[in-house]
Amino acid sequence: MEIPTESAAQRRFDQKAEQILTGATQIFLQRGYERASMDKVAKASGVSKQTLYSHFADKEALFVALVDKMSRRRLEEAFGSAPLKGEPKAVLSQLARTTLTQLSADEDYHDFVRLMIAESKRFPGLVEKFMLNVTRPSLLKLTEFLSSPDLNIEDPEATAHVLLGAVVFFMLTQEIMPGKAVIPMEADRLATALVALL
Amino acid sequence: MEIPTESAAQRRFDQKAEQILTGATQIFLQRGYERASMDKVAKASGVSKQTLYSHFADKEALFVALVDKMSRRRLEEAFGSAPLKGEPKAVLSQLARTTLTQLSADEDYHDFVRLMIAESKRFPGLVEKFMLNVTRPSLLKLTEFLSSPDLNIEDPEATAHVLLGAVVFFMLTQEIMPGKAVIPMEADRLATALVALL
DNA sequence: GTCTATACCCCGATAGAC
DNA sequence: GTCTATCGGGGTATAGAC
Repeated sequence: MEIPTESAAQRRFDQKAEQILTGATQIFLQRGYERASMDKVAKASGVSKQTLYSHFADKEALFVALVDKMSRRRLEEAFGSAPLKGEPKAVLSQLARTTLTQLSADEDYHDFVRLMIAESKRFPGLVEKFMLNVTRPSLLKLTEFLSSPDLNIEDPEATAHVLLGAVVFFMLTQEIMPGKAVIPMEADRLATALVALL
Repeated sequence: MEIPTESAAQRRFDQKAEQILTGATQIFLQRGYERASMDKVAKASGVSKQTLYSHFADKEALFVALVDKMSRRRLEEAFGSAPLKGEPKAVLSQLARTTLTQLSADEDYHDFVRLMIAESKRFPGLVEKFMLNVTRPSLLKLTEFLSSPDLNIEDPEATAHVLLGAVVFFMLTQEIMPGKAVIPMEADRLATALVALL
């Protein structure tokens, strides 16, 4: 139970933190960590730099909070999707198409992944947490599905790496990197080729 | 034909440019573009900052030259490998293992790929050239191989994306990002699972 | 609590001595 | 051509007015 007399002020405080995080997300995703200045974050958030520093100790702390928030958001979206029931190959085909379509459309997520890879050397612990909270659950769910006796796959876990790898490579080369013109590929062709392998 | 009286001076000039590129490579790969300062490049190269600027117009020009050099190097190593002759599945198994081993060991290349992804938004033309000179040839060679009638693959090009995607995802999660502890996978298991799919 | 102003540092790029 | 010294600008973070 919260103390009523504090809750109004607390609510305003949290709300301002959210407001800052929203502005910060825009700046960090667009410009990357180094080129994102605290001045620009303050301006994009509609607060002063001092207010910014009263909510977050420094730039790194702000970045940590931002990654946490983005990871939670992505996790929710990933698990709000298909139930994975029915004839395995048909389900997999649908899952591949849905995933490829969703991932191709989410520009914020492309920027976020680019940021995670870019800063994986400077913030290894943070990126590891991202992989633990986002990548790992996807792999586990996929592994579980590929373990279906109907599919008769010897090493479902390694196969899950292959399938997720194909999807991530697609997103990486077609959207995150400017590869559409150089090595073009269509989501439907990839999905069809994926299912044909199983 | 070159003018003999100039060749000695020219040779010294080119050699110094190489020396600078070597130092610059070390700094850029280690720190990324933004955190790589021209002071540090000069120090790592063993030249003064003025000498640095007499060989390269500015930081961006140095970066362009660096990416060109790294791309050429990677291309040569990729094509100096297996001849891709023999029983298809056996060759593919060997190719997968060799590639995974080589890519896992080359730390400079991990840093380079991280750098290309990180700067893909700021230097799209440069990254596109990298993909054209490195990624595309690998895909083409793999597609050609997967077109073998023995394998009976309906869409070799899309399948090549799947296979290369699996390899890149492995390098990305196990080496470029700190994922070994979170989603561990062994190269041999992945190679086996890959071949089992064909 | 929130704003304006600023301290302090490091960056890329250049000038001038040799 | 090469070095040392420096300029202008922008970065993070903080101090002081209100």
